[in-house]
Amino acid sequence: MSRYNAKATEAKWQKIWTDGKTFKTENTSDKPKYYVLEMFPYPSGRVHVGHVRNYTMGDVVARYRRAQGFEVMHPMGWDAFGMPAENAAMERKVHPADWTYDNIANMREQLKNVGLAIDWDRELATCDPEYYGQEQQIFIDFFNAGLIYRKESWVNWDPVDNTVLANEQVIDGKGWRSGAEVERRQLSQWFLKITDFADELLEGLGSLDRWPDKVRLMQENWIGRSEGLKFNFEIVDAPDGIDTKLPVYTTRPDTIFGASFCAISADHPVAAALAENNPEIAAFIEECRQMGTTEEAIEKAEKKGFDTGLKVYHPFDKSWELPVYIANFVLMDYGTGAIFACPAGDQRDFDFATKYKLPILPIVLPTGEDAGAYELGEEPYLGAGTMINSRFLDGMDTKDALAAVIDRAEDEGWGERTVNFRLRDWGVSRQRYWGTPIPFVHCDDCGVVPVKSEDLPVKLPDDVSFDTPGNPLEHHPTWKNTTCPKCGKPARRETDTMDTFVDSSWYFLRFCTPEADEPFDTDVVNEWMPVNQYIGGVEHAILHLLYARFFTRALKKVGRTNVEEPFEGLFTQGMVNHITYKDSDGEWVFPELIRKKDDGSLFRSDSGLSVSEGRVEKMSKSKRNVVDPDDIIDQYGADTARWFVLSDSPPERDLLWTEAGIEGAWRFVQRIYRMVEEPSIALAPVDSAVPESLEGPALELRKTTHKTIKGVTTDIENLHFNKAVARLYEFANAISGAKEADGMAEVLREATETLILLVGPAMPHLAEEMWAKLGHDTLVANTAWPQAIEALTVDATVKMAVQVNGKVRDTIEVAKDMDKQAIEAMALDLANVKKFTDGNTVRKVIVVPGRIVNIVAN
RNA sequence: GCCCGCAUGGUGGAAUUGGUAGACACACAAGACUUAAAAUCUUGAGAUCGUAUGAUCGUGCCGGUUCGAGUCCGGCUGCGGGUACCA
Repeated sequence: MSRYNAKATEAKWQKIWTDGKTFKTENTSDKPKYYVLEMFPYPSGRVHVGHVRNYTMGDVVARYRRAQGFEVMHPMGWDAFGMPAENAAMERKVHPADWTYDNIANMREQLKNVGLAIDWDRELATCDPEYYGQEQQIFIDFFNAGLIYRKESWVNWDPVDNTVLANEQVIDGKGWRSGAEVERRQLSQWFLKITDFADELLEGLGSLDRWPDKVRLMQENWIGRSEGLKFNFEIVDAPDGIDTKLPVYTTRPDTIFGASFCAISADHPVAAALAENNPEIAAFIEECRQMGTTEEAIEKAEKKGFDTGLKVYHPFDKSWELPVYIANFVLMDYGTGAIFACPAGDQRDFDFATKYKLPILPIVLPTGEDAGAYELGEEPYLGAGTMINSRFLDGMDTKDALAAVIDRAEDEGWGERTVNFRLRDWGVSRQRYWGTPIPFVHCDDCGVVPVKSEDLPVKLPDDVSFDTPGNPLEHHPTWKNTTCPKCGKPARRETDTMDTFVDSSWYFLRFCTPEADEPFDTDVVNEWMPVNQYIGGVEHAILHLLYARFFTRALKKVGRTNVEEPFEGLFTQGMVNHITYKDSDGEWVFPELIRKKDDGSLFRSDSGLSVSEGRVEKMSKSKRNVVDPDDIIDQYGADTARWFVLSDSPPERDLLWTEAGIEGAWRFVQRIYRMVEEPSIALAPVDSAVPESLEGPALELRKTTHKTIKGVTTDIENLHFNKAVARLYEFANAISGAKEADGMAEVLREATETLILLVGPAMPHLAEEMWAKLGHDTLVANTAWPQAIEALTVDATVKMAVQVNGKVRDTIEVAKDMDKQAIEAMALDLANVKKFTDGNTVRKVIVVPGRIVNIVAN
């Protein structure tokens, strides 16, 4: 029995595709266009199995669409700026550029071995000056359109290393290298006005019907549009230097009579003003700043407040004064940075009121409760009901009360109905080297001035040092010295670089015309965009996807495209998990070191120590539960790896990587090889026609063939690759079982060729090899997708389950169009049914044609 | 904390979207072939009781809607993703 040699065969076909420029994409093609894109990788150094999964899914779509006659664009690039390159520079004394380009070279080689149908001529890396220079041009366009501004904003500050830390670098409130308590500090930074597009970005979600509902919902909640009341509290005897008006925003104006205090953010101007003359307040504000900037850290921190001594008048009653607290849970970035609190209707306010012994007055009576007897327990009541203790609102429904308060505020002129968004403007400044330099110059006379377009790109200097913490661009002896583009006098370059999310917010446009000496050719982009199918991890559900949507709209606004939404179809794939192993010393062990003893127990091949299995977890270097795709491809070939990552797990869910699974895939590869090399009966010659009249097993196999074409096509359309795989296994089983019969030689050829074409997108090398063996001198990559003959995909009869009182008791085979009465009569007459209906009265019979009969009898 | 998911045999999962739960695969067991091993082929299997025909139970937990619930609704538990400077 001969064996399929994956390694040699795969290399052969990859060379044929490359030499023949098989996957070169033409911008000028007459064919309909289809743009498939997977989220481009960060060049970390090695390709991960998660990458293989992601790019294989995209490749199946690309090859399938190609077979359907589309001009497919399927490009690849590198999200190449970011912190790991700087960390490598600090730890291993390599230049970030060398580290990054080496990684790219390695990963490109690895990806090429996967056999992806990619047009490598379009490859780009975001750290190429040709790329980031165009990004700087876009930045200036946005600046000129008023979409960019500077403001003071908070960063994590490491007081020992004197450097800005990323959230990731803050561990339990401490700097990851220095171990110092992190504080928040303000810096002047660059912002993009994404909030100008809040409404559009929210409404645009409605048109994205090929996006997962969960992603749309997450984005909707992130944008967080709310309607509420904005009004000013009047401060009682406001001290000098403090405005008498304290603006607040609330989404629950109906709870205004349950108000028991006001709370302002520690970063609120009133707090700052009070701190000037009050060291205690200054100390409290300082304390509030002893933590990182993440929402998680702020929300999870113990709720603390400080009574400022200030009071405000209740808007409906000048004799009612509320105390004003500074509270560590009030965010300066949301609303006005000040709130009124109703402890009876909000958990956080309730906890705070309990802690500081502030009044808790119930104002909503839950539906069904008795007004006289109602008391609030140990918890606030957050639901709807009827207003109580609320003066003119008493007796109203909460919803009506909300409107009534706003109406009253507007009538009396002290407040207004206001739409508010949770979404904040996008801060893009990073105090780091390995990113796109922000193309601006600071001039003492002219202020902040954009670099002239003809002077772009503003290139990063090569000679930088990472010996001292902080921004190497800031430390560089000469780089920041320049002249003002406006007045020509000596001036200083901006040393901040851009958030790497900026780089990934338009790369899909650059792919359309990667050589353009402008960001992209507008006409070509308008032809290709939107991306028809975008595939990537769920972890990008909010930030990356929202920023890319914003960028696309902003680029339309500055006239560079007419595209509104960048991604027509979105698919979010799951992660790849692997079991963990620990040896008897408690060390994590790499899977390739695991060996099995005869009694089934595990040991590690290097030290011989016994090993136990741990939890299944996301593959990570620290847990050592990683598998290198190179090893798999070397041993089994790319097709086996591709087939395995598509099998079993639904693509949106996590995939459990197992050695047994990969072997199963490998066996299937061999099985297909045998089906062509040693078919169960001799195949009819190539190009022979299938006889029109068939019966028996030959007809059955032919029907299976066409049902499979139909099913696999639908599965791939819906990206249900695991179902397509299962269906193809069944098809292979049917083909293997073929026995000599009239017309079978022709039917078996049709079936075998169909199988090859259907597995083609998933296992392209094997498919090409088998296609050639079957006598074809064309490429599968250039062969049309098989068409199902509809008449062969339907059966004349259907099998129906017959239930008595919801339990299946028998099945019947009936003609597809049999009427309900006849089915009912047949069902009632079954012996297995009578056994359960005898002695009972048949009360009801439900017949669902083609599915089920349910007899209710008692 | 908040937002969003997910949970089905020993394992990964399927179930025409409210209609026969467990397709397909992995692992396992028995058998065939083989000097032997590998490979391959055949057969078996959710659990419990039973030799068996079969009966009962069964989709994380508690409750509800329905002739009928893995699927819909309410309440939990556990795990995962995001939380604006990881990408």
